Amino acid sequence: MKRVAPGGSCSASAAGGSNVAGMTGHHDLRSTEDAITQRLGGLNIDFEAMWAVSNIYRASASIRNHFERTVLRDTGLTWTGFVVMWVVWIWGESETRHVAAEAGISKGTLTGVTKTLESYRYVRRSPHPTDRRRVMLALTPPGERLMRTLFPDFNREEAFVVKDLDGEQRRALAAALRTIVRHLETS
Amino acid sequence: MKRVAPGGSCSASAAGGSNVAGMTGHHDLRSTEDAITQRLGGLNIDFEAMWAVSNIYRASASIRNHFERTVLRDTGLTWTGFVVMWVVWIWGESETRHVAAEAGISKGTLTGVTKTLESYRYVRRSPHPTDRRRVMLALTPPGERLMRTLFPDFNREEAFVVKDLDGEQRRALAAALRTIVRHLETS
DNA sequence: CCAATTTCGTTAGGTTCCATACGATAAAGT
DNA sequence: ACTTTATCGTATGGAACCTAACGAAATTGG
Repeated sequence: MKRVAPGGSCSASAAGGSNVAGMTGHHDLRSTEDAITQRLGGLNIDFEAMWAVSNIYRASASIRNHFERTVLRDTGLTWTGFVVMWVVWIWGESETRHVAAEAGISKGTLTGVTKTLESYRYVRRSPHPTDRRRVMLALTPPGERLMRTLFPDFNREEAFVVKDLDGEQRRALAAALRTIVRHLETS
Repeated sequence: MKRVAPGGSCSASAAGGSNVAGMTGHHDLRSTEDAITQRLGGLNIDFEAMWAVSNIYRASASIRNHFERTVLRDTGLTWTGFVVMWVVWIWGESETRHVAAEAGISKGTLTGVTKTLESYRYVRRSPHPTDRRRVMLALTPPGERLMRTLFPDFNREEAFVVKDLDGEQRRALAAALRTIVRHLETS
């Protein structure tokens, strides 16, 4: 996403016509999956696995896109910037490698993202009390304030995303995904 | 992902220690979610929605990372490059805007990715038969050959990803995700 | 017809993100 | 002590990725 100075208005240009995730042009999910099934007819393919996995990725892209276009627009935060702040918010002051791992980004990436968030005065770096190689990350009061106001909006959008699923489906979805993550983490 | 010339060996350095998605350091999913629940105790939060949505993103990152480290390593393809080739493989020669939409990237990004894939001789550009503004994308014979050998490996890893889920869970997972994507696509 | 509008893909500019390669610090081995 | 060896976070270079602006081509409407 394009970056904007924190507090910047970013203003209009809302409905610009760009082709991004989720906007599958003239094809819907159904016809797409039909085309794939057709094309792969000859091969010995585990279709159930494919639909499950590919839809995780597709849903993820749609969701990230939705959030960038709703709650994150006009805040001056990118998705990753928000996730990093979220991690520091939840866990409190933390070592950078912990934050990188929780946020799902490399430590190199975190250096850059932190630099940006620091320039916005949302995050601050501190030396580790005993190990002088390490660096601690914490929210500044403005950063804290931002998360307190931003997160409820964020959660409202999360509820919107799963609006068409009932409680049982939501729990099953989360459980299935946890199983996958756990499996991949333990290689 | 770092790029390598097509056919380049990229060789070893396998188990390099970088902190990326899914490697949550010393915390597992359970304790992470517990910490979040604790921290958010006071607020009025839809936790079920949050677990469902956040785990989609987490699983997606883990999966992408897993594929980049297994089948895509040593192929010289990035995740996005593979997805673009996959789309062209499934649909056959296609207009760029269709490919961008199916791949979930902007048309501007596609221009760059196509340039890379073209330099590898995996993809070729052709003029549209009637509309001279448009450009068609197709796989070259080497590109076709690559997909034929690469995709079965890819599907094997997809099966690995959902190994711990039974057939019913896989179908339910895919169905729930389709519901979400459909909901977000129709705004 | 021919101007105005729309719709293409590409380009330009900037941020994010990764892998790799450091330089610095800490820990372990001798 | 004092070399190794491991582990920090950061710097670098390049691909991916977006938005916005653009030029060319197609479409529309007097």
